[in-house]
Amino acid sequence: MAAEGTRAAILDAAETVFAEAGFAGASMRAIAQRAGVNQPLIHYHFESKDRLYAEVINRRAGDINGRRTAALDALIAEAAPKNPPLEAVIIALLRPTIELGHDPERGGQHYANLVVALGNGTDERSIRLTAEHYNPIARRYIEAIRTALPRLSHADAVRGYLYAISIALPQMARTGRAASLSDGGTDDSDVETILSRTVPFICAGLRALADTPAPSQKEQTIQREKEETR
Amino acid sequence: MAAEGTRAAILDAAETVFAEAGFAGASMRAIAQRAGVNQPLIHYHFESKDRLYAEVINRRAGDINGRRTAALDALIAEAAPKNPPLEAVIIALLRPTIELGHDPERGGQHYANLVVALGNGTDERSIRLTAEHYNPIARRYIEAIRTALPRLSHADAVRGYLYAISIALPQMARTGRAASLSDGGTDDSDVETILSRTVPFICAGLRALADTPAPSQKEQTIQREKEETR
DNA sequence: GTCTATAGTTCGATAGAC
DNA sequence: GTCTATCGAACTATAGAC
Repeated sequence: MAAEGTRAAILDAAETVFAEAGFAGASMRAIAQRAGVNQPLIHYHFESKDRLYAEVINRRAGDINGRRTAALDALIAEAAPKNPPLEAVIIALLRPTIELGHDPERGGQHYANLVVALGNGTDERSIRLTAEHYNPIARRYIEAIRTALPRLSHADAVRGYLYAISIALPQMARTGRAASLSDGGTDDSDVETILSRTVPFICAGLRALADTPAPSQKEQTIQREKEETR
Repeated sequence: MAAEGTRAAILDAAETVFAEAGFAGASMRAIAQRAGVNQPLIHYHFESKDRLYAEVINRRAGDINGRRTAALDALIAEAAPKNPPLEAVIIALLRPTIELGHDPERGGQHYANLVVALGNGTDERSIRLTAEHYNPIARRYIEAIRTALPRLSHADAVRGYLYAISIALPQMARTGRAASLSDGGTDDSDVETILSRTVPFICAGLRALADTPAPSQKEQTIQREKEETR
């Protein structure tokens, strides 16, 4: 539960209900009931449904990004004066998110669904919150990927970053699809198993991008102009 | 618009509104207004909001899966008596979906958001519709991947399939994130560019999975038992 | 801080005329 | 098949007692 007060209890309940039903499908009544409080109390603490949602995102994003930043900083310090290897960068990127989704103590099991919906949503709220909470750390990791794999173009580093989180996040959102498609043979449910499969996949994919020529002349031109005006 | 009648007009409108607002956030009134009809007419044609949603999914899934099946059949016939190469299998898997998302004539631009939410949703409706419409074709492609790359375990083929669609689908859902993170330098908007980046990434990732030992002894055991009782 | 009561709106769905 | 009118339920948010 990790409820250290009414406010935290409401945030926990809201996270679960938002994850299960989406923003529009979640009702303040359902959140209040799950939190064990009355509905108007949520408005007292968080003002509106919109602000409550933003605060749910903010709490977890702050946690995850703190860990991501610390992991990358530690990696750079550890490898100095050389650069951290690609595998270590990808692990530092993914581990905090995957661990949050699999640690019952921290109660973030439901955040996965939220953040997947957030990252893929085309509504104004999703795009704004994603950019606000995840773009700064994304830029740092895109640079780290490029430092570890200098042959990669900037455009491909952006793609690779997006591919990496596209692979990792849905695995936190437990849909049971892997178990369904493998008739129960595969249902990756521990952090190390997930990392042991996703990290080699992603790193090999990134190296393949670096080895495969850029797709269009137009992008190469844009790419070159960006680099020249740096 | 591709509206060949009221029914199709309602389906088109519903697809857009569901994609923009989610199931719960979409109102029958908003769908009716976009379709240019009155709200009760939707109930006349589709009975309930639930059935309308299912029909929206069914229409596009039928289209995509027909193309995926035809592409795989053609590939197998073309390569016979040998097996189709891995790259060709992945292209056959991804092209129908990506083309649907980028062909204005077919009006499927909004289906991407829907199907991403569907595949990652943990609510009962999402899981049921995903399994119903996409598991059969998924099993065929998982087998095709394994035929093209026999060193791959069945569990890793399932993972690889899920990774592949996890990478490809979000690119149809135009969130503008790639453009945002690359300051406008990258905004993959044509089918060939997307395929030229995702296919090498995915195929290299799959080959890396095949070359990297299975993660846990437990899974290897489960895996072996499954194969023996085949 | 937490509660009861409720205002004001919007929803899915139906009845019934044409 | 398509419309107008409307029911009953559920929603967000606020007022105000304690």
